[in-house]
Amino acid sequence: MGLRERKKQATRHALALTALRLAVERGYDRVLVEDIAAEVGVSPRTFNNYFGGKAEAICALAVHRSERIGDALRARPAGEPLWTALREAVLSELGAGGVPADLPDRVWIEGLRLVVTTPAMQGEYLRAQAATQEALAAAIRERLGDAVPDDLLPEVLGGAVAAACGVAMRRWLWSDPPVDLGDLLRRALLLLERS
Amino acid sequence: MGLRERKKQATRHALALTALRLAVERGYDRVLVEDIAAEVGVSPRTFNNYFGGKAEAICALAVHRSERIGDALRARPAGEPLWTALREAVLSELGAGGVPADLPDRVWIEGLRLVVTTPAMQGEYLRAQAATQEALAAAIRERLGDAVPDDLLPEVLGGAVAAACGVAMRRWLWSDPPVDLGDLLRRALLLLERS
DNA sequence: TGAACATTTTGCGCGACGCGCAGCGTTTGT
DNA sequence: ACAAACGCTGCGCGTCGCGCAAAATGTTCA
Repeated sequence: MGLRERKKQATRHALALTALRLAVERGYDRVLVEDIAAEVGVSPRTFNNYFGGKAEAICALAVHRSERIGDALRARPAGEPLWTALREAVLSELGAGGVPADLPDRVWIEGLRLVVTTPAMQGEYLRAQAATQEALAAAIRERLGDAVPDDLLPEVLGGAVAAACGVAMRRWLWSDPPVDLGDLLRRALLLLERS
Repeated sequence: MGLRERKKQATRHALALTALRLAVERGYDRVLVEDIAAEVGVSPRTFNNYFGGKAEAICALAVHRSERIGDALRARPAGEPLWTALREAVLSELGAGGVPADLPDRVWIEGLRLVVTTPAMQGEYLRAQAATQEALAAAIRERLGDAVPDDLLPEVLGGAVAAACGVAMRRWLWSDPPVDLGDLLRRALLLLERS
């Protein structure tokens, strides 16, 4: 990967990061695209080369995290039972909240709350869940290989797991006193397994 | 319900209807809010009194249909097993595609394809699925009453069923040769039941 | 009926947005 | 070192979402 690509990823990441942070600090509609671009040090026009809009930028980290769940599933040993692999894959990515490395926990949690709450971003956030579904479906299909009982199964299962994660996540975000996200995820997935 | 309310519902419905039709005829970004308003005979400003944006208007019919699934579940006999009730509720609303009365089948199907495809509307459409999840969760919670094994169950189950419906729907929309949506829905739900 | 009241529709205007376009500067590969 | 490829930027246009206040329309009650 050349310098060019590294720079691109860096600015993309910086944009997503400050977009989320500013949104948490000021509230969604008190942050302008102009502000985000200024803080990162690029022109407002450049912002739109990376993201189609404010909402997309703010949700980018969440989307990116979602997309990695498929890889996590692929990384599980092949002999492992499917449900075990699913559980461990999900836990490995979301277990502790899945906080990006260079972001304070508080900002991440408040950010997720904001994203889930604000109507203008719910749609974009749900696309992250849809991405999880797709990623899981693809990985499940690979794992099952030719032993698929029904060609709808990978997608249905992926969708169900993604939805369960969403439920656990939402419950966790507003739990008071705070509960362990890992426990919620395990419970939610167990409910699916024993439908 | 007075004349006032009836007129409001009528214009709202008319706006949603022509928004969808125009989007199908011309494509998403070749239809202006101005056009929709003009065709219905209201001012562009009034459009925004009913919908927050183009996408919301176009998806309104789909969202409305989603919201009725909860009621359909509530309408099932109380003694019925949960999975049976869920299946029948879903089939009663979506079985034949769930086409609104005053809309040609072709427009509805093409409209759904458009909505699912166009990035600017996917978010709004996914909110319809989320609405289904909520409606189902509420109805499931009522139905289970005090016999809930886990308080996450209604939401998880609602989410799983909603996701399964989404998968079946998407498969159906692009099936060639066309297959029966009812069959797809039954298969998808059966996969969940026998997780 | 008709007059006071409540609610909706409308025109106006503003700030923000998304993006096409074309020129400039930088990285890349040879 | 040079040319081609690529990203960044400023400019400008059409669209959007909405606050505001006045006009139009439905509602209620004497």
